[in-house]
Amino acid sequence: MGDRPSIRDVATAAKVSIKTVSRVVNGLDTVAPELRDRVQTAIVELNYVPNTMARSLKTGAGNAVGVVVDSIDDVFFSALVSAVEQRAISLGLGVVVCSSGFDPERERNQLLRLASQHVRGIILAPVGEQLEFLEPYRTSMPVVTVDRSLPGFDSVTVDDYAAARSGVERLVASGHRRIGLIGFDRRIQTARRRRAAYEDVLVEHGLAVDAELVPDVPLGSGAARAALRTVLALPEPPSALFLSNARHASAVISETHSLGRTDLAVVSFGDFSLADAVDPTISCIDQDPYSMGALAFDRLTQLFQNPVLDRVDLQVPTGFVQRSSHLIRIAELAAQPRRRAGKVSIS
Amino acid sequence: MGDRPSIRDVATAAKVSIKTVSRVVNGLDTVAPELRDRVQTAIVELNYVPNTMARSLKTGAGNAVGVVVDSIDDVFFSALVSAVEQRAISLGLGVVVCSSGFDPERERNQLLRLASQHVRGIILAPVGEQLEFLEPYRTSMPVVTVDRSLPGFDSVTVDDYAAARSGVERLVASGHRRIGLIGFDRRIQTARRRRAAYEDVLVEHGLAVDAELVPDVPLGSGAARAALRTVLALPEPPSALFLSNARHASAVISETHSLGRTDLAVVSFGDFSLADAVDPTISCIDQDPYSMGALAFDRLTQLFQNPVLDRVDLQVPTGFVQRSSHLIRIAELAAQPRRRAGKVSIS
DNA sequence: TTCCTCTCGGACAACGTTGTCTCGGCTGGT
DNA sequence: ACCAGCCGAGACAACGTTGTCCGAGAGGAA
Repeated sequence: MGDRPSIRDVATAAKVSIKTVSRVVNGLDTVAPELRDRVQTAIVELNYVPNTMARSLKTGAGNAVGVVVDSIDDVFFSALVSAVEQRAISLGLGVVVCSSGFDPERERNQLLRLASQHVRGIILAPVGEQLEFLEPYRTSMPVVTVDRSLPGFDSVTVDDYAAARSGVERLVASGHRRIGLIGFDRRIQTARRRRAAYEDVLVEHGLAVDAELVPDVPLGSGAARAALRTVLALPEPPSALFLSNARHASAVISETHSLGRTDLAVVSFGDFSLADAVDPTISCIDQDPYSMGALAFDRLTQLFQNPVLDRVDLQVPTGFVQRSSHLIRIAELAAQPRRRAGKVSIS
Repeated sequence: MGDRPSIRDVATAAKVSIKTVSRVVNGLDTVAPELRDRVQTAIVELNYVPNTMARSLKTGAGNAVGVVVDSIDDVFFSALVSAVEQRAISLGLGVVVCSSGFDPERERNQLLRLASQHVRGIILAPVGEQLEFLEPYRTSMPVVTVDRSLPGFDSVTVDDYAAARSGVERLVASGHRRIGLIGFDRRIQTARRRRAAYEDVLVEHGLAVDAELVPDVPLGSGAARAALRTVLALPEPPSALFLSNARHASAVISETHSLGRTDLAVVSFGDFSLADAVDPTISCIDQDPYSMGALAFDRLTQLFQNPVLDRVDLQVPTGFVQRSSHLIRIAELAAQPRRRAGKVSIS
């Protein structure tokens, strides 16, 4: 009753053999037209759908790919997952999404669960560093990392260092000497790279590197707003902000508005909606999550066909969305009472 | 080599019988402690993970739930999916996400694919109206709809009509007589309900209902910006906007800013990030996607245990986020040259 | 000693599907 | 009319797991 019809039921209904039904649904062999018709009418009549698990069990290959990201509820990753799903559906593959929640232990469990599901491959935004346990599965379940890379795995990333440099350099070019970095999380590789770029730019321009301007902001927590407030409450607060992660950008911008501090120069790593509508409009480094997801999936399909391909690091180019926030000059701070603003405004 | 170890390999490695391994991994039977230890060390040594497909094939029950939504890349649905995944992981269930792309045909394919995957149940934001083909699977694969309801299925929704009424009424209370509705798509049930609420409020207040103020905005298209422009270009343009879908809200607000039309009163159905940072801040009807996802999943688990429960419609309460945009009065339009603004400002 | 209980292993079968193999029957060419 | 060749159908095993059933021991109690 509640049980689904099996290939056997279809066979008896169509008065053919089980094998013939199999041939029809797979469309591989030549089957006599009249038998094919009988089978197909029986299929629609019984509402038969082939049991993927049995098929996968027999053939050894699953019919889904896994995606493990920090959080599904994240503009960057939801766009990436969406791109993966678009691609996957055209190959008839399902997409199993899992969130790691920045927890290496949870990430490990999710990956093992995907392995037990026999997914064809995995797209992973890695959190943990110890993923050797995936080795035994590498050939039957290739892994491509996104956003972050991991030794020994194919990856799709952006050039964090170069992009972050260009963002910070624009702030320096607008005359800022104290630049806050909001969004640093030592656990995250990209956060470390972006911080390194930030510091390198500062020292290259003879500016002081002050750890107080780089508060810890654990990803996935709501700490960005508080981090902004503590940075602004410093004896020597920054006149500019580099938002190193788009996930915090909305919260930080919202907080600057509620504090009335729209005089801060800002560059965000990652575009976000309404960045062009707030005042001032926020200049952003643009990384395209759709391209990254699509590229990662394509690489995965290549690995399906040949699991022993050499490891490849694919980099997606970034852009810079010119808006107004990075052009705010330090001179405009003169109106601010809390801070002497006699610094020279460099052109 | 690349092949995964099977329960058989574990048994030989631990020098026990297959059955004992099965007993250990399922933790059901009493096994002698030393044997259990042998088995567990063999498991970690071989990196064994039980083959879920074989297990599901044998037991008949899958180990994943399916989620079918309009689009994954959507703040509302990505939050909902996230809530579902949070809940699912605690039960050891995977989440297979699929997007319907507003296409009934594609929705049907996705649902059939989920059926062939033997998912335990499905959470669905329905697009099509013809889902009778799911009937044969109802007992083995329960379905709960979210956001929209469908005859014969359990659902988790909000009271669209009442919430939309309260939003439009606030605009009327601020003195507006011509109110645009951006976000109508006749294919979507909620869009129709919200439009009905809008029209009812207008007639109850003796205001004209003008279809020109309700442009068609197909969901999933980028038509919202153009719709706003055409509405504003009418001979008698609106002085207020009711955004009936949060998916368009960001685009519409962005467009009002680029047009310099921040004088429009606005209420949005659905909150969105930076609604509190743009000027004016945008008042929103708040529907909580996390609650909806969690509730839908909980209902699904009830149906797992008892598939023949009576159908239930669960409604999640909505709130109203008081910001400033709904308080903009028509009198303030006096400065606008394109429109005589001599109308009385009703308190 | 005998009997009962308890733990573990071995032997099947089965879930639904597909690959392999074989055989029957048909077609076409001679 | 006969045979070669071929095409399609059916029988069977197997994928990895679990459930059932039974038997072999071991240990304790009567």
